[in-house]
Amino acid sequence: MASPLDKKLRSARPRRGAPAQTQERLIAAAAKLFNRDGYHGTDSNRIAHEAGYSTGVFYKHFKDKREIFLAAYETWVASEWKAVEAELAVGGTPEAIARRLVASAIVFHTRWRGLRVSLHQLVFTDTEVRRFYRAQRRRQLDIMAKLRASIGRKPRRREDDAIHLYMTERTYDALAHGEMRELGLDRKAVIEALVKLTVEALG
Amino acid sequence: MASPLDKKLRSARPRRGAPAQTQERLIAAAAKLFNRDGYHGTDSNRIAHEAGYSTGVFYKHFKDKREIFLAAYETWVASEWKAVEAELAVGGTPEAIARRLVASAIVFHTRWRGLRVSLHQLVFTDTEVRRFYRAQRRRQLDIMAKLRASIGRKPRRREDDAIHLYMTERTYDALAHGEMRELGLDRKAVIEALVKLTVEALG
Amino acid sequence: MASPLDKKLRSARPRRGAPAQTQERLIAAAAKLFNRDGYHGTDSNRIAHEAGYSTGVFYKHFKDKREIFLAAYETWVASEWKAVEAELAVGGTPEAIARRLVASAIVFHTRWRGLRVSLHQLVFTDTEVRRFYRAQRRRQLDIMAKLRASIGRKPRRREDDAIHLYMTERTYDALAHGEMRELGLDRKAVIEALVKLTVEALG
Amino acid sequence: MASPLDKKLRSARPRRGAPAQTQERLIAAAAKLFNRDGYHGTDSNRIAHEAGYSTGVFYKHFKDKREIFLAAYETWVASEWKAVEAELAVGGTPEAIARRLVASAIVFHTRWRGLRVSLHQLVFTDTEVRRFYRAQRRRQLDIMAKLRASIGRKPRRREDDAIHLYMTERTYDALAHGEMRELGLDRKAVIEALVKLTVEALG
DNA sequence: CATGAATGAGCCTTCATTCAT
DNA sequence: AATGAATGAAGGCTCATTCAT
Repeated sequence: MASPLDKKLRSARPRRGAPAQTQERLIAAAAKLFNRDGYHGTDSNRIAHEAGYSTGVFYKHFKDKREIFLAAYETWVASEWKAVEAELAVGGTPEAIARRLVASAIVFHTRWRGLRVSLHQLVFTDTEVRRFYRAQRRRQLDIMAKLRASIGRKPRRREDDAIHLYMTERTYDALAHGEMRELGLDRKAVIEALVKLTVEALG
Repeated sequence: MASPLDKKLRSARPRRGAPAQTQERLIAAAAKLFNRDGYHGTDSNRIAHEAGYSTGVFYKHFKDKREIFLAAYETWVASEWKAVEAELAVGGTPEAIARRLVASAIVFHTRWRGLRVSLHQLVFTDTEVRRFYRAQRRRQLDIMAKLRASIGRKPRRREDDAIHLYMTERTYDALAHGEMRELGLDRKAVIEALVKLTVEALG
Repeated sequence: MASPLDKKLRSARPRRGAPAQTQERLIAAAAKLFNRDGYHGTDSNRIAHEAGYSTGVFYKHFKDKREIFLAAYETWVASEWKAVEAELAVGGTPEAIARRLVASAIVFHTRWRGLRVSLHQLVFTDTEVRRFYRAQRRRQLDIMAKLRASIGRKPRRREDDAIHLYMTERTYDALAHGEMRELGLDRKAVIEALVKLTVEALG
Repeated sequence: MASPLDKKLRSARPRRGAPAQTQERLIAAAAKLFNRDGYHGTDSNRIAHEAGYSTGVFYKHFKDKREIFLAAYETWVASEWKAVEAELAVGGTPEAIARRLVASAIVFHTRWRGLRVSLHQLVFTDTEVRRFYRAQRRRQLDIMAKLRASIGRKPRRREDDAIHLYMTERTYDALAHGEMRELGLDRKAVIEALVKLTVEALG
């Protein structure tokens, strides 16, 4: 599965490229490392080198480590919502849609499980990240309402959407981190529960 | 709300105490600091000083930061399960029990929200912590099955208990971190959803 | 080969013994540990425990780590000279005496090679140890002159005795540290050279 | 006497220099401090500052203290052998050569007496240093054989060269540490003994 | 725009030494 | 005389960040 976040990672690295491209590469490298080693397990020098640059570029493009983390987070969220919209666009029975949405969500949570963990740590620790995160959440709820409208469902309380997100999120994470396997439990049963919740959420 | 983890925190600091008491104080201080500042925002010297000791004691009692983190985590988990058992012992209608369990869970998740965040970070980063965490989860599922049996309910699939835990956990965390307030949503609705899920889980 | 320095090490350890005995045990433990792990690789708490006591006794009997080092050194030097006198007392041809002296010296240098290394480090670093060491050296030269007189040899320059000590010392150390083996050289040849030097020194 | 080890020590401290130069300065500073205060009396921060840098540089160039010690040792050994070769190149009667070699050795042993002491401590304590040291010794014996051949002497047993090194080494150290003076002995006599041994070693 | 050497605060950890019991 | 908990200075090492080139 190719991800917009790292597809350019191993491409050629012309020095003196467009700033936007440099920035993009740095974000991709940061996302990869944060996701693999955690926020505190990654250092800014390594990010630059992973992106094919030297130490210094980093601070030419980002104020600090937090800023690139937020950028990586943003990229990831954007790609996730694009995927959701794509799945909805395909159409089908509510169950078929739900099944595809669940499958897609599992992929995303698995791919970015490390980044998600760091995110939650920072949301707690860092005011700025928290603000950013809350804004994303608000946007997420907005999009959910809009999407439901766009596929002709009746509206429901914002609280219910929030509850849906909370109830499914930890479950996706558990799947992403292989908890079912480690606990000797059946993934299928959990996935079915997620599908059921998603069908309900679609209205 | 008094917690076994910090009740002794502000007591006198005898120059010479029983090792067990010193250890207990260190764990309480560590729990407090990890919970407030996060694992990476806390250092061993500070833990010792918060507990009323000087730098050196720390390493007389714990191999490293991880070890005291696990100790703090263990204490917290134990106190949480004691609370659950206490609520169940009170009895009442399933809904009454569920309501009390939810209330209690909210208290715990709120009190230890910082520790929980650090825990998830470490579960991802640190093999040893992961092992410990998985073991706790297994134990949690065992206890759930046993508790349900003890109050005369019919057994259900371990997967269903796991799903229940996943679905509620993130929701409790959201409440604990004040997400509802920050998103302008109604806590009540969420709590009702949790009660409903808990009644179902009780069988 | 039993050594006066550690013969009591594993004996019973009655608490509340005579101070002299406690001190002796501490010195024996210190000698053992310094010899094995070096001065900087040994800590005072460990010395006490190795001797069968608790942390605190150490500073009841010795002002500091250096003091116990000097005590251990002194014990060792004394035992060495006793051995030299014993070998001389046996008598025989100059060569026979020399051969026994060399054999004995090799044993001592091997047994206390670690202590010797630490000694030289401290002689350089620590004024007090240097003073002590120089005094021992002076005494050593005195004894050599006296011994030669006692077995009826003609006197020689103090310088010549010093030269003898310097020339042989490093060679004994090399044997003690297994340098010959590690360099693939023949120990025998070196030992013969030492015997020859010693015969000359005996006059 | 100028030494390759510290000739740049007090030069300007450019904020930005070639890594090789920085490394060289660090090694020179380390050599100076190890030599003056001993291995355990020197710390990495101080080395960096002595070299005109801040704390962090140290670990950009060396894995740990041992690594820079070995580097300092290596530099010193190299400079010593260069001096030996230079003295041999001058030529003259065996005695003249020997006299110059002895003089040169005294200078080196005096200059690096502290480093030598630390070396012997570490050879005992640290496997890695021991390996390095033994390799140097082997190389030393090789060079001796080669040098003797180059000046047209007949070969002799490797053991004899080793014995020569052992017998003279401690004597040079004694001179370097001022033992003769402290013991009230005549340096001249000792130096003559060294010259005599060296003439023999030259064959 | 990019480089990468340099900075220095700060965390982790050890250990000689003290002192209340 | 002995105990062992506690002290705290200090050293090893990392890493976010800066800046001269």
